[in-house]
Amino acid sequence: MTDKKKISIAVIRRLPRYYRYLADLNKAGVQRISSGDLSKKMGVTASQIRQDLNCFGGYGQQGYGYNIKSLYSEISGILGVTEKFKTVIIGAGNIGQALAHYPNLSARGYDITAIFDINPAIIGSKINGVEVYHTDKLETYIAKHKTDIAILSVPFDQTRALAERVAKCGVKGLWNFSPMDLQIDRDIVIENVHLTDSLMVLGYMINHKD
Amino acid sequence: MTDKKKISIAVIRRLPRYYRYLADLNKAGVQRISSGDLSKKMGVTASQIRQDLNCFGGYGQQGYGYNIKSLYSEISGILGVTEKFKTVIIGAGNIGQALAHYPNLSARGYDITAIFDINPAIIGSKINGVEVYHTDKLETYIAKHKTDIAILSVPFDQTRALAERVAKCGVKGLWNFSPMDLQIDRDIVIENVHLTDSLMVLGYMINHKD
DNA sequence: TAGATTGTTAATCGATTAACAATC
DNA sequence: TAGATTGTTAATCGATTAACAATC
Repeated sequence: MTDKKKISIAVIRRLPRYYRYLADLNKAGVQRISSGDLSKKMGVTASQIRQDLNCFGGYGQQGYGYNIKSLYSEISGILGVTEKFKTVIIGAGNIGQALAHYPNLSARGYDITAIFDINPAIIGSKINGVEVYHTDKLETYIAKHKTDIAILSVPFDQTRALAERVAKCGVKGLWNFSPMDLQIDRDIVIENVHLTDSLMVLGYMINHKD
Repeated sequence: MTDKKKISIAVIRRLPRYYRYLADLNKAGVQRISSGDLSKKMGVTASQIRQDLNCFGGYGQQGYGYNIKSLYSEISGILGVTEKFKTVIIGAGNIGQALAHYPNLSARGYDITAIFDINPAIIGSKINGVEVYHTDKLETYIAKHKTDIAILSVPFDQTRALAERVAKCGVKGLWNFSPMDLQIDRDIVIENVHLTDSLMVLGYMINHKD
């Protein structure tokens, strides 16, 4: 919670990657690794790894390297993977339903507690064991069940209004899959995901592969 | 195809965002916009917009700004949205199925022509009108039907082997949703997508919101 | 023409890499 | 202890922003 120096977003965005590589190494039974060896595995410089990790603390040991199990648990803590985040999904279309079934969310501590949609055909049913409510019930539900994160996957037109409703309820974070960008807001942390952006970058690179 | 100066990846990754904002403005019937006005909408600097666009050409006009329709079509061309990419999905699990139903892919020129999986329960069936083949048939299929892009959404263990098979077939790009990073390869362009990375960044920001 | 706004060069800022003394 | 490898400072590199002459 208390950050002395501001840690750059570039560093933060690299943390999950360290987290994954350390998880894999740990699962493979490896006990320790040097920044040099990890840098080869990950395709980055050893300098960057040491700089990045030292934003958070001196987790290494000279002449030894990093203990994988303990570094992994440090990074898990920094990323909040050790906590539970109560999460709801708004919009049970294509993407919303896929996320409702995505096992990695609960594995990382993101528990889907409710799903909201306006389609009468699915309201009252369950998706992967989670009840689907009418979107009208959003405020009532969140007032009753403290919610940390809302996953928003609704059409363009509905995005802004729903984002505002969610922010007003005191939800802390918004994971936005809707096709409209949401600008950063003081009340709620927003992470926009645009799958097609990534695909279009791939298309560009295919066409411009030197 | 011919790039005089190397255009940085940071610029490329911003292009789809320009593309989306211009599509919205165009749909709203706006005819022209200055870098200053667009910068306010997008939450970036006008300088950056002008620098970015000038990597590709002088699309603006002094005293006037940018014509939205023509800038939109220029960026569409740069990103390759005007072309067709023959695309297959490998792994019809949760994510693979969602992508098979995702309307934005074909809307951007990415036509899903086949789906591959190893689950006998779905082989021979159709998902969103596209036939599901056994993954064994991958090489045969691609030899017969020239394929530009493979979307990979398979478990960790199968990722590397399938990526290599795909590269060997002459597929040009790999959109990788599998939980294993694929290192950049000379033969094939790779774009790794890690949804949970983005979610973990959101979790971090919630916990460290100054 | 006068005003507006670009294209582009120069200045600044921040992030990455290199280097090495500290230390396990 | 000697060797290895970190933590951290300094140097480099690249990306962003500012400024302004060119020009529509």
